[in-house]
Amino acid sequence: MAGRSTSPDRLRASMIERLRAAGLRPTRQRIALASLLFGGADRHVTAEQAHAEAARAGVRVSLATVYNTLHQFTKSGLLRQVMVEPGRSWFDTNTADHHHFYHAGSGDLADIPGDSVRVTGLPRAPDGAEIDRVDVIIRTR
Amino acid sequence: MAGRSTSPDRLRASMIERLRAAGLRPTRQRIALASLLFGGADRHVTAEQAHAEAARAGVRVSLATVYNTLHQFTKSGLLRQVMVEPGRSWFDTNTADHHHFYHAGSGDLADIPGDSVRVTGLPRAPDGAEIDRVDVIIRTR
DNA sequence: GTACGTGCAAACGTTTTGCAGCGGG
DNA sequence: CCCGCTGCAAAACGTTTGCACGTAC
Repeated sequence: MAGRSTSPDRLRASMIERLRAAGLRPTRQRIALASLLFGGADRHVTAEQAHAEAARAGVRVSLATVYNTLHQFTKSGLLRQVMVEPGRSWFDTNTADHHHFYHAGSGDLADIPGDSVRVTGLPRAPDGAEIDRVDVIIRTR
Repeated sequence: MAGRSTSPDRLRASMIERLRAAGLRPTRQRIALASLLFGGADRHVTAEQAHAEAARAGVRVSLATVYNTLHQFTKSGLLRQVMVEPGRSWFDTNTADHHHFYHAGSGDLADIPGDSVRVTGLPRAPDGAEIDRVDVIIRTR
């Protein structure tokens, strides 16, 4: 799936460009993680998953670096962090305005297809704070 | 604030009753935590906060027991767990259908007043799962 | 009496940090 | 060539667990 539409070289080059555009040095580890995350369709990963996947792909990255990188990507707007369970963070490559399903039994996280969900009647934020973003989590069982 | 409208004895008695109704033995620790949580207006607490508050009130409870108790209260429907930040859970005494403001800077969690917020266009849950609840978090900065 | 609850300490898994040194410019 | 930034090991964080003792009923 990931990167099937382009050659490995083209993928790599586009990842380097994307990292540069985000103000991040294109290091070996970042390029590897970016390729893994942004090479194909949108996806949700935990740090642990990304780490395992990188290892499986033959890339040597420490777990701490995975965390650092995921947070840097988040700060740069390449990823979005989603909190649904205590003690574990998900990172979502879809940074557009959208919402999530969370299935408690399996621990699966899924995007809500389309932009059908609408949130209306939002009150003004308290004491001069401004609204950063609105998260909607639909929990299923 | 908490329990000002009733005498300490009446508060204690009503908490014992409430615990019994939830199928929980009214132990010293549970009564203390229930009084603290349900004695006044609705509130949000972390385990650490509840532990500190109990200690301040002169009640000896271990942190592990606070965790156990908060989870028991949650399972019994007396509390609701809210996930907004990685690595820390909030417990909300308001178990009615409502939503939250989260101020990233201060780490404060607040109820959205009234039932103004409306979520429409919810899709059907995937593969036969049924919707358990919908959480809306408005993140401010 | 006894089944259930509690408290402690140690373990758990996730996340953050201090600092040596690499590699992008 | 060199300084900022990176990456890792190690530690810290919130939370959970196993088990001896206490307590409600």
